[in-house]
Amino acid sequence: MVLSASCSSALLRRLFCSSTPTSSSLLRATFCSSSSSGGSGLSSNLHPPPSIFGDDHEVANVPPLTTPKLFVSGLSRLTTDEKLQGAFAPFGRLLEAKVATDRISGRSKGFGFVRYATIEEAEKARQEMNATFLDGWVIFVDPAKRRQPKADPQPDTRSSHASFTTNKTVGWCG
DNA sequence: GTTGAGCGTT
Repeated sequence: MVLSASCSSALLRRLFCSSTPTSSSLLRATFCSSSSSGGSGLSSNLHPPPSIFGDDHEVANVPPLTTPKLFVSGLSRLTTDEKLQGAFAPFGRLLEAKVATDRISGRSKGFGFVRYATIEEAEKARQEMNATFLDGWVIFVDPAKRRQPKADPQPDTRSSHASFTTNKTVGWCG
């Protein structure tokens, strides 16, 4: 058994030099626990890292999913919807699994989306498929963020003061 | 024929 280092270049680069402020941060903290203390000399005040068993700060566990839709990144260019679906299939009932493909080039953009029936399944799949290998590449699963077509235009059921309707729809487009 | 940051279209 010889470990082929064919796909280790990009993988290692992603695992160690990954600047993704999402799931990869956990990996980076796992592997590289040495924070860059590039200050002037040693810091006089010994501030304990907030990664202690967490009393007040939010450093405990990952936040729960607020949407059954997951954003899978790190996909290989050769990975298609079928592959993504087949990878996330045994973790729950996939309502939809599709890889973002560019119309112009007609090929995968390198990321996809998976939607489960419930958030529990999505969360489980996320914990199980996050930072795992798929088609030779490490994929990262995170809750979808943008592009919510038609979810709830007016989900406010506040029957308190309907007179002053100051509905500030904080959109992503600023 | 591919090498990598990010959030898709019916």
